[in-house]
Amino acid sequence: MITLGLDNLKMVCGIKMKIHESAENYLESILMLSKSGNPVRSVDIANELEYSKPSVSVAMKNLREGGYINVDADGYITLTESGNKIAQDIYERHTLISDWLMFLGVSRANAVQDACKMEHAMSDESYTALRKHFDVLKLEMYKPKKAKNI
Amino acid sequence: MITLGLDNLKMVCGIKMKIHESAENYLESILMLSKSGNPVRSVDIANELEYSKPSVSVAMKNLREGGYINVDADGYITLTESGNKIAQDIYERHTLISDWLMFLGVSRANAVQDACKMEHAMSDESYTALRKHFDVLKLEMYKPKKAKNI
DNA sequence: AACGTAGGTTAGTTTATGCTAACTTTAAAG
DNA sequence: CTTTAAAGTTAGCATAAACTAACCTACGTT
Repeated sequence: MITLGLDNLKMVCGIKMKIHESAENYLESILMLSKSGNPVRSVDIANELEYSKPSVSVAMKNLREGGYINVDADGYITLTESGNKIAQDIYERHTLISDWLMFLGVSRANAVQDACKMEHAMSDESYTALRKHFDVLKLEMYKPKKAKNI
Repeated sequence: MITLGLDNLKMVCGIKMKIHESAENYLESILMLSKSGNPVRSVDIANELEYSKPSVSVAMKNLREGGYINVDADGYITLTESGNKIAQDIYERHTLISDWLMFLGVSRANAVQDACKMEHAMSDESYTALRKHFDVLKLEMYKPKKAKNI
């Protein structure tokens, strides 16, 4: 008797695996570390996210098997095209949400922490609406209210 | 050899258990169903959240043991004081966040779905900041921009 | 050559949270 | 009185995601 989970079934059939919140965070983290210029290793991600080495090792195995990252012989990790797409999206969300929260007066610590969770919770529609709204807010911020008084 | 998880240890020592996202959702659901006036049973929650009866049964057992709900002999569920406090808080967050998203032009379906997740993701500081911000937005909405033109 | 350290992996555990299968209990329908 | 249906429960399973313990490998130093 063989039992296949949904994900195994999808793998077999070549259907793209659903990416989970933790995977999105790992990909985002890889992108952020890449931006520093240094090559990214498993242990760097573990330090960044404050996870254990085995946790990251297993996560990297899954991301590799899912086609989201490449790992070379030296253990250096790079994002594939599909991995990069997800990472960029999440990173942009993270940045915008935390900027917006700080604009509302939230402390940087809470803004960043909350953005980490909210970035996964919003639909495309809601995120786009927030982005447009925040653009308007920033514009109004620098637009004098009564031009005559200047 | 006896092994105790952190939660077991806390239960033994009488320390309040950390409430998880799913527990918050169950409590919120109980509050919403209560508002309809009818008594709330396990099966009503299962229908509301589209969960199986056993999932709800187990969750109710945990909430009961945690002191968040009372279940009478007929299976009718009521919130305790501590349960009600959490439920009210989450419900208020849910309402405000979905109202705000709809104010930004998001469809009701996405606004409600996203609010369900965002309500758990925001710190008190961020939530309070959003509430104040949204109050101002609503005020501006009804304030004529050029009084002279009326 | 021996040893220590850094990086990575494997195996097995824990916790949260859903599920199905199968049971009990109770009450209504006939 | 039996049969059926609804509500609830228990047991056991699945998955995601973290963890520790223990291991391998390779490199740099004495």
